[in-house]
Amino acid sequence: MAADQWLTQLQENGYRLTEARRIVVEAVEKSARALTPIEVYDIARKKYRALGLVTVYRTLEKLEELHLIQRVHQPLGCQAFISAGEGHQHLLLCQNCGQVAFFEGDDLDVLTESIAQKTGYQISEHWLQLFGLCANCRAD
Amino acid sequence: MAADQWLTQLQENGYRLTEARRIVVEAVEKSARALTPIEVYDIARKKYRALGLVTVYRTLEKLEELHLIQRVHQPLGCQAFISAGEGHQHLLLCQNCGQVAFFEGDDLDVLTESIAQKTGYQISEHWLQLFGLCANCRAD
DNA sequence: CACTTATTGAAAATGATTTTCATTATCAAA
DNA sequence: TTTGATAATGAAAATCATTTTCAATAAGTG
Repeated sequence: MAADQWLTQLQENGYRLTEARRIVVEAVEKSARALTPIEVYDIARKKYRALGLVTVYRTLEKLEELHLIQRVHQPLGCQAFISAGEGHQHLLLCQNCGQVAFFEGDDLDVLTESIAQKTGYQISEHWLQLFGLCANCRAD
Repeated sequence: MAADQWLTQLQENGYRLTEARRIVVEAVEKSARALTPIEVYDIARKKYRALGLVTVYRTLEKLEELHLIQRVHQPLGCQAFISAGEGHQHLLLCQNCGQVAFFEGDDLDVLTESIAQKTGYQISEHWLQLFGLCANCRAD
């Protein structure tokens, strides 16, 4: 999904289109790795000097609310965000450069069914995330 | 693994055994759900009034370093800790009461192999976590 | 173009965590 | 045992991320 569509989404949900939002959206949507609010701020401010960090926080909040971005949980912290991708997707993170690959096709039904049996839980959701090295970092 | 063994682990790694550590270890080890530092503090202080919150933070830090506890990532926050369990385990969290069940037997090799092929990544680790309702909460 | 009100950035407030530091307690060695 | 070096403690201060407040500004409707 392209930056324009994120802006349209914002607009269709009653939010105004502002320069600050355009720049923040662009920075996050373009990034191949998860960005923290400060990182978004630093990147975005190169194109829009007057941008405030608070506005970054507020824009990320709205993008998350509209399911356009998601928070990424990592061993070193959980402040970064990346595009939510489309449909039911999971993340594969490069431990060296942070590059994120999306994947679907996780068929965990057999596993969850068996765990449900053993534990007595009714399972309704799962989080799956893979870590490794991307092709580039692997080569080094 | 029992509280005593955690204390032994601390000792064997050069840490002194103190009343504060005993109480914190007991609180965390006994808990069926993940506890935040403040929650540990509140529980532990019932048995040891003089305990400081800073000591809770410092003790949790050491327990994590020794792989006796692990941080639990949840939609609402990632500050809570629970026993690390034994060997390669994953968590199943009750979305109502927070009760945690451990499970192993996740055979993701087929999946990771296929993802590795598609993405070019070399996959070395995975996070898997299930959410649902425990038997008790399910009944309500 | 005018007007309503959502949005903005700065500053202050909050909440979680870490650091500093003087005091106290653990534990190894005498 | 008692002693002594020093690790551990709690309180207060410092730091860091995030949220709230508020007056000024800008978006978009009429």
